Amino acid sequence: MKYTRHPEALKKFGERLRELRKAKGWSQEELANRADIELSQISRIERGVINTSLSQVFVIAEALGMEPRELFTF
Amino acid sequence: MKYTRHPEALKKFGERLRELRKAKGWSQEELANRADIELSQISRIERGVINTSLSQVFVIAEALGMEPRELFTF
DNA sequence: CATAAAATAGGCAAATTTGCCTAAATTAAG
DNA sequence: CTTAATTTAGGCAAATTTGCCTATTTTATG
Repeated sequence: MKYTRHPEALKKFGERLRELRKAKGWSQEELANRADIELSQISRIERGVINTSLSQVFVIAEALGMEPRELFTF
Repeated sequence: MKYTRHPEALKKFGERLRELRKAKGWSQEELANRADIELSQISRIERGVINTSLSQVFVIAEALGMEPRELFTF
């Protein structure tokens, strides 16, 4: 079986990210700039339509000033 | 800039995974079967040579019987 | 309502991942 | 030491991701 996908988990992860970003009062663009990731990619991640990579998770956590682990608390 | 990579973080993540897998006394093959992921892919992840996807992290955590968050505790 | 800001959508090309396979190398065990 | 078990390595094709771009939709604001 190719390309494992976990839609529900990706959705939850995206919602968690959105929550944390908004808690900072940031727009997707602001987060995108800080993490040096494309705005459209942030949107895709938050909507859970993409199976993001670990590295992007790391740089996003860094941009948010928190531990990666906190993005998985849901 | 294309394809963000965080080699150090990927390395740490891989080491953490190996640690947790061995704590269970499992071979890579055993984990691979349980998570329904290729053996060679488990090897790549543990060595930190690949920028794995979120979904694989989720299914691996599931196979290990733990929360994804625990894989990021290092 | 009107305007601006923010988020979503979709297409495209290049880069990367992933499963599948075989072979080699390392480690564990008898 | 020998053999088996485990892990690493590498190539390949197909699938997916990602950045880049433009347009559209939704949400916020005056």
